[in-house]
Amino acid sequence: MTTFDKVYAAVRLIPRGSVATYGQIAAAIGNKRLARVVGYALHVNPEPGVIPCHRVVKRDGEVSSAFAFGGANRQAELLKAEGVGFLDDSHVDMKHYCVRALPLILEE
DNA sequence: AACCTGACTCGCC
DNA sequence: AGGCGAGCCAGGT
Repeated sequence: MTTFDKVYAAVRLIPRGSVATYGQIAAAIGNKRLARVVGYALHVNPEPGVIPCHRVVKRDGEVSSAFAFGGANRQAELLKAEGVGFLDDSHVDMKHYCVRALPLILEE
């Protein structure tokens, strides 16, 4: 199991209607410093329909401007469709919709 | 094969 | 309190 695979596994665990930060994904993998790698992993291999990349946001709750699977605006729409509240067009209401606890990926 | 960079985050000044 | 640098992994040049 590569680091990227762990990232994908963690992202898939994000409950519908909630979002997680790159840091939380990284923490779920075992190293919160991997936040950067998390973003890169999704960037290079965002398996369409399998990995809900749209549920991954920055620690502020702001969606990444580099979102490229349909536009950052598209990401906001998908989240809203799942019931995720927004503070504004690009900021998710973290204190209410950010996943509380993400399972730790123990795979290697 | 080594170096640079990239959807980030945290710590120190 | 805000800005800058370091750390992590993988892929491309």
